[in-house]
Amino acid sequence: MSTYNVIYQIVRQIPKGRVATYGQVADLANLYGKARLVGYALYRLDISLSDVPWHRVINAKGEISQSPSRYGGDNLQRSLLEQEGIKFNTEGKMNLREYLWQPSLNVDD
DNA sequence: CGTCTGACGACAG
DNA sequence: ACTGTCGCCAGAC
Repeated sequence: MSTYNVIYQIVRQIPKGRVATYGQVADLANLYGKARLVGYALYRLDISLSDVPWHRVINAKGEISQSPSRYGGDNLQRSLLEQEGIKFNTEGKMNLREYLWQPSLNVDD
């Protein structure tokens, strides 16, 4: 199991309508303090082919992380989240206390 | 094997 | 609130 696959498995567990931060995913993947790896993993991910809900991963500030090389998908992530009922304020941020995923404590799922 | 490139986050000033 | 610094590491070349 590669490091990235571990990350993808965590992301797959994020339920619809909730979000997780990069740092949170890293933590759950047993990669405490390595939030960047999560970003790298999602960057490598082929959005159109995967079943990973990549759009539910946001940064610790509650906003969508932008990337120049992202295939025009800056709006896409926001659209997908809005379709799941998540609202953004005028600064493009969301209320983390309302939407942040609170993972179940059982190791397996 | 060396170098470069990225969706982050914590912290200092 | 904003800017820079540092630690983190897999894959392409």
